[in-house]
Amino acid sequence: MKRIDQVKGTFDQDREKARSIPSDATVKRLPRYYRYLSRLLAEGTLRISSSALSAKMGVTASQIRQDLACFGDFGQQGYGYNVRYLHSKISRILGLSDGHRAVFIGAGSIARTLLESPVFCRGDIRCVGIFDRQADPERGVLPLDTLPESLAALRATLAVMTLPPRDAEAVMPHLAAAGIRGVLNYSGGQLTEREHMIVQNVYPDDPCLMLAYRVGAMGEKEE
Amino acid sequence: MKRIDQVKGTFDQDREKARSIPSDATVKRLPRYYRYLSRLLAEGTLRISSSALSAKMGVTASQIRQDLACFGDFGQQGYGYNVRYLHSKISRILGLSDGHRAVFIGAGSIARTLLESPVFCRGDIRCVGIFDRQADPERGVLPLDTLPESLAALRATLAVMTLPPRDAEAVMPHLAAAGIRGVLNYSGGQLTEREHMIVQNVYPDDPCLMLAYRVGAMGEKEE
DNA sequence: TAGATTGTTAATCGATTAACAATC
DNA sequence: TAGATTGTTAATCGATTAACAATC
Repeated sequence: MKRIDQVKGTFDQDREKARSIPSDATVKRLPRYYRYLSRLLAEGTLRISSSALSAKMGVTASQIRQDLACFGDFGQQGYGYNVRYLHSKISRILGLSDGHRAVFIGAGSIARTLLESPVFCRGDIRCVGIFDRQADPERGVLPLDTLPESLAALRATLAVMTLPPRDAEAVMPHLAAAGIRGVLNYSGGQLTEREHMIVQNVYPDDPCLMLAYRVGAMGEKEE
Repeated sequence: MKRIDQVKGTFDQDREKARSIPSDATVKRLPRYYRYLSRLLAEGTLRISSSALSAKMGVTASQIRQDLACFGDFGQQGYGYNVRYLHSKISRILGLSDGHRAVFIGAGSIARTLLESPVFCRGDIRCVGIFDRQADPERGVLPLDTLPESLAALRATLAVMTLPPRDAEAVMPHLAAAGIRGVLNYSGGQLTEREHMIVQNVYPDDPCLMLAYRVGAMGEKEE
């Protein structure tokens, strides 16, 4: 028969430390941490304290520590954070170690731009297929009609949707059927949500509009 | 000599109603309102109540009313909001009636994508010049060297920066000198801030990283 | 007029900051 | 050991929601 302290020991090992679930605000900051950590890594910085990082990023050290603490104890008292270790941890947290495979639906300029962006260039996420109404064998763009039959074999987990709203909506059932777990929606329209599938809407216009607003608001304040 | 009530009358007329200054959270929602209003306008909807809009947008009616009330009394009790009127008001608030002129620094795929996006297609903001290290007369791309001399004549208020960080930083003084008020920064690097000039950083990667995170987080919850 | 819906104030909720004991 | 810096709890701040009088 097991002794009490043995049982307790086993229990403590199995149970993860109770952490506060990351708020949406925290999640939105994760890509930002990832970017800064990547930069520090590239610069060869070996360690960094929350206050040093805070100065670089323009956020409070408190916030950094609290954000990170949602996911684990990545730092060390009196030392700070090991850059390489923290970077790898955040990479995992973001799911970049899950080997995501993305299929591009639409081969226009948005698709091309995203393919040139760090996530895809670095291979954090891999593009495994590009489909478009207008096929283009030279550039590896497959005809959209063949999507239903060829999608399953690609074993994609994500889709990047850059077709116009109507076409986008029509393709969704095929994505769902092929087990796509997340759709990055640049269509500009609303895609009907499905269980087990996350739709992340993107509006590339928004930053531009916000800038126009802020420029106008600045002018008012000064005059 | 003026009578007291005359003085008071003048006073009331001059003074604008005290409104709460829009929070950053409110400002971030403005492009979203603009989008939905544009859609309603296109659909020919003449009026909409905050609760009807709330149902479409998936936010609370309270929030809509409070957001809009920061900028003016655009609605009417018992009626709701006139779609055309509200749309035009939000357009003004966003500064789209200020006739912004944008110069593009860098003519790569990000620039092309943005030029195809609604803000520029609709002419909410006008592109008045494109510069790149690699000139391309056919596509209207001017050599970057000529920027200093030709910028002033373009009377641009905004700049869209898509050069890599180092080049971007080098161009900034010329933008400042030409009186550019806002820079949309896609360079991925930090641009040194200047007075009278707003820098809006954009990281096209971020939504993709957040999607990867959310897909992973969803998986954990279910298993 | 009666019904509907706003603008606004008060109550709730959540996120950020400050502080500090734990500890490397 | 002494100094530094974390993880975490408590205090503050801001944003969202609910409620309602004003009014079209």
